[in-house]
Amino acid sequence: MSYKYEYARAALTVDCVVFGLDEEDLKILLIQRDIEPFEGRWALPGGFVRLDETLEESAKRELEEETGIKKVFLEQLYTFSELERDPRERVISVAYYALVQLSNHRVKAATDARDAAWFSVNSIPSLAFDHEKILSLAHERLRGKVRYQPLGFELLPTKFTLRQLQHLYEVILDREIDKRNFRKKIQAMDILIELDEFEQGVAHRAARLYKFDRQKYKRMTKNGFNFEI
Amino acid sequence: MSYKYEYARAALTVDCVVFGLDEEDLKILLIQRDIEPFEGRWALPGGFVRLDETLEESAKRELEEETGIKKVFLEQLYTFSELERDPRERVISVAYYALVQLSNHRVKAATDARDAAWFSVNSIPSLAFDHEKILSLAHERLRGKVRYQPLGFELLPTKFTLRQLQHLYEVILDREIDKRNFRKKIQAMDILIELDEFEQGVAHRAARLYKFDRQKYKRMTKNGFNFEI
DNA sequence: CCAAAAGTGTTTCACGTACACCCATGC
DNA sequence: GCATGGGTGTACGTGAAACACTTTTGG
Repeated sequence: MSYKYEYARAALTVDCVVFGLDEEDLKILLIQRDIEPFEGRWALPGGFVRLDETLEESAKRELEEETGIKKVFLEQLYTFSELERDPRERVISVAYYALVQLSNHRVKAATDARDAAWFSVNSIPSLAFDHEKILSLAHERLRGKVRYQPLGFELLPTKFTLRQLQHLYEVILDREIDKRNFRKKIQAMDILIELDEFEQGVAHRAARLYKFDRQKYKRMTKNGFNFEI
Repeated sequence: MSYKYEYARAALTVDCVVFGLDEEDLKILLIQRDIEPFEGRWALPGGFVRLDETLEESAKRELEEETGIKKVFLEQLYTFSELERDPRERVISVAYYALVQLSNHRVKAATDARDAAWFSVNSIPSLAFDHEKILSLAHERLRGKVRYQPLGFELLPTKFTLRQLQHLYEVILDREIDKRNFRKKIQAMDILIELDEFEQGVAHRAARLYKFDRQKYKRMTKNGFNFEI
């Protein structure tokens, strides 16, 4: 079976830059390609778009097929269209970036992939296609956006300490933040729910746990509130 | 002649949201379609992407073909992929937004268009396809970005008065700005070149003209300067 | 009792904001 | 000389930034 068109058409793919955070640093998820081109090379998870799905659906499907990840924060990044970005033929790729709670995602390799693994954004191997360019745009977007939108919470467990939150911003923005000023600022925003729970099993005073109050944030946004770190 | 593929492929288009500014308000450029579907309806300029051009090249070409506009600030906005957005078949569209100096652009209609005209963003007619959605995202993006990047200058003549610049922000951000504070802020940024020229033919004291110092802005940006209105 | 991180207050300074008046020009 | 917008200075308050110590807990 084949499909005929009057004019030549580019192939269309999606690629996903998946960010996760652990105690040390910001990580991204790569798969090792099991097919040509770039067989054996690390690459962003992604694949061809089907005609019966939107781009976002396609990105979610590929992510689940190749890495087992479901239900994540996903947002469109940019569409890449350089003529020679794929050696096979003209391929245009719509990139997405995703934010996941790394601890929930022991990754498993699957379709078209030998392996899947988390890499620190500071030590990325050589990637297939123009994926390094895509990754660096995604990283830039994350850095820019995390200051003005509450994206950070997507990278943390539902319940987190203020230290974890601060650490998140320090890692993503790559600068130190004054502890007291950070706490004052975030608490003044009044978008966190203070829980009566504390972290467990630490060799020092246990820190209080908080939750992000998404409902309240939405209400406040409607009334002109602007999140900013 | 025809082209065959193993899998079905979506058609790919670009659409352009072109912004211009005049004394009254923010305007966008629309064309009246001369072919089906939506014949006679107003729509964003745009068209099918060819295999030998990038998306940006495609957007520039369509813009020139349909409206005569060349050399503009152009930036990718978003890629739209709803299944039913085009009644003919599956069409995915990459939207761009452009900023032009309206006074330089007496528009002319051309290819595939009966007519081309500027409309105030506050009174847009019913549009073809999902173009209203695209337009409203573009408008939102412009509002958001104009505060953090020196996009506004793209909408003004090379030489402009501080009043024109202030008016630009008032129109785009849809709020009044205090004259003295605005002038202090913009002059403190030190990114304008004060000219020894003044506006002509006004029935009151003539205002000094300024130019945006793009070179200096780039240098300052490298050193950590952040534009913000 | 020691180590390690939690948690808290105050001062300082810069900047945003609000506000009123004089100046230059064309008609 | 009057109408119109150009152009400037200052006082006040808020919020960012810098900084040090006490508290709690586990080992």
